Amino acid sequence: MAQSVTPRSEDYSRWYTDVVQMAELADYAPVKGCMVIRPYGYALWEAIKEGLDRRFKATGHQNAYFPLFIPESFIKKEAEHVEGFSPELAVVTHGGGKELAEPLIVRPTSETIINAMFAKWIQSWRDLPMLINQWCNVVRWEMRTRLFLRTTEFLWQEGHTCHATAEEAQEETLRMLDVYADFAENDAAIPVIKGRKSDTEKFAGAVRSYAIEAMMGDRRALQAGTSHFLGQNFARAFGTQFLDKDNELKYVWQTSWGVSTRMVGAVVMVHGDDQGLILPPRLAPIQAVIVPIWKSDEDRYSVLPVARQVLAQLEGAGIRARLDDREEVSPGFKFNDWEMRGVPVRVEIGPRDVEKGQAVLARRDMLGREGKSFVPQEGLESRVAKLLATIQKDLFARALRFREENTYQPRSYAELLEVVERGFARAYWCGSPECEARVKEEGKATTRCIPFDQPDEPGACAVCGKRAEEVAIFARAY
RNA sequence: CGGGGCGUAGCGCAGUCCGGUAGCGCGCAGCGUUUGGGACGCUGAUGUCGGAGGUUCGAGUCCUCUCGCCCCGACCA
Repeated sequence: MAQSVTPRSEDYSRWYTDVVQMAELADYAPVKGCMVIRPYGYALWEAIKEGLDRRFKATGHQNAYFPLFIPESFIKKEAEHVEGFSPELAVVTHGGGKELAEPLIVRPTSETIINAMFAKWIQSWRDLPMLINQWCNVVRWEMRTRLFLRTTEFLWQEGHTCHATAEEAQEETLRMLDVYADFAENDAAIPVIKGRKSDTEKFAGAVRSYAIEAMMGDRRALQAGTSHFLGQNFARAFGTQFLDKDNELKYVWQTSWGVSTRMVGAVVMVHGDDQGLILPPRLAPIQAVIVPIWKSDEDRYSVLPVARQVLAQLEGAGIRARLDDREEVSPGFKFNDWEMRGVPVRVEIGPRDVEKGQAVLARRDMLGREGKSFVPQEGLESRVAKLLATIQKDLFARALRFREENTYQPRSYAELLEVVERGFARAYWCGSPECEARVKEEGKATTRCIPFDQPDEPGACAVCGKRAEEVAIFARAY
């Protein structure tokens, strides 16, 4: 940890890779495109998991687990689905030393195998809605990979639900998008734009896809979660039918929705700075770190007990705290070390503080003098708790301001192309794939979503000038 | 798959043109001094020089083949 990371202004993607590795979130695995999530990174993922899982349970979902292997024939049952995924499938052809009668696909997502089970379990309208989620790993053979953002194997959750009517399924699709947005904004402090995906950007096999889109520190877009209205596409392919109240056999209406370890990458890129990670307090594995400072042994004996006492105070208040009592590194080193790891609050306690019965609080999101305050040891835990809440709020506000400052409303095509190089473009779009393709070709930007939040008036498509009912977010994306 | 680059200590690199006993920085280990913003000194450990074959008295260096990785262009959470 002797060096610092590549500055963001110099090379953003190197900054990202540096931070991920130096903060010990993840490391490259021996297998190309794969990563090892290290304990600190996994703790962050666990916090994300807990935040989401709590919300899934609160909205009536249950966790289950479906197998890693999917018969090849299953994938092929839904035409659009196969086409979308076949280039990136990992296929198992041998097992137990013999060639398999039917190759097995390592799941890229589980719609097919889950539907095979749903078809068995669902008989009656009384079995609906079926609200299932699973936490698992999936594999997609990606060409260009990046830690957390795009890896060959990644962790995620995939929700799969069945409903009696299209309306209910549609409601569920939007409910889960709201759950994602709520998590992103309140726990991860990441402002997101909720919207519908264009046809070219939607999930292979879905009728409609929705997403939450966030702006990263380099002004590029990242899809942080998606929710799909699947209609009856998979139900028809797998014969997932139920006998309705009117005694008619009907296909179920379905949804699926997912958030992956990519969310970790989003947290890094939305909040981080040149010192390293900045973690939102709600997700931070360590919310406050105590750094004791001493010069002599004598100091040490007076400082350490106080530091331990403060640790107990913080833990007693439910704050995830840690005392860094390492003796082999200097306080300055520790400051930088914990800043790299993004710990929101640092508590410094030295001989002078012990004398005065105080401690120094330092905010990770405000470096230097500006972010420091001198507070009494008494009642420290409530001050830290309050400070954590403030930091949580401030991180969100800062990210929101950044996104707004870098969002443009271009009126001409030339302006759209220009603006897309430095941020999000909110532009009228006629909805034609041709216009979308042209922006992708000439501006390297795609439609991220058609936001729910729309202007009152129709306008002219920023690309072709024809009448456009809606605006879309155009941006360069991860 | 097309274009560019790189494989030498845990990491980052020099050495390769011009063959002659494998080096630097960081990290690591031991000891001592240090500690309010990345401490310092001394001592020490660590290498199939990506792999195979060849040329040569002698190859990290020259030749042939091979493997792997990274970066840039067509897909995706």
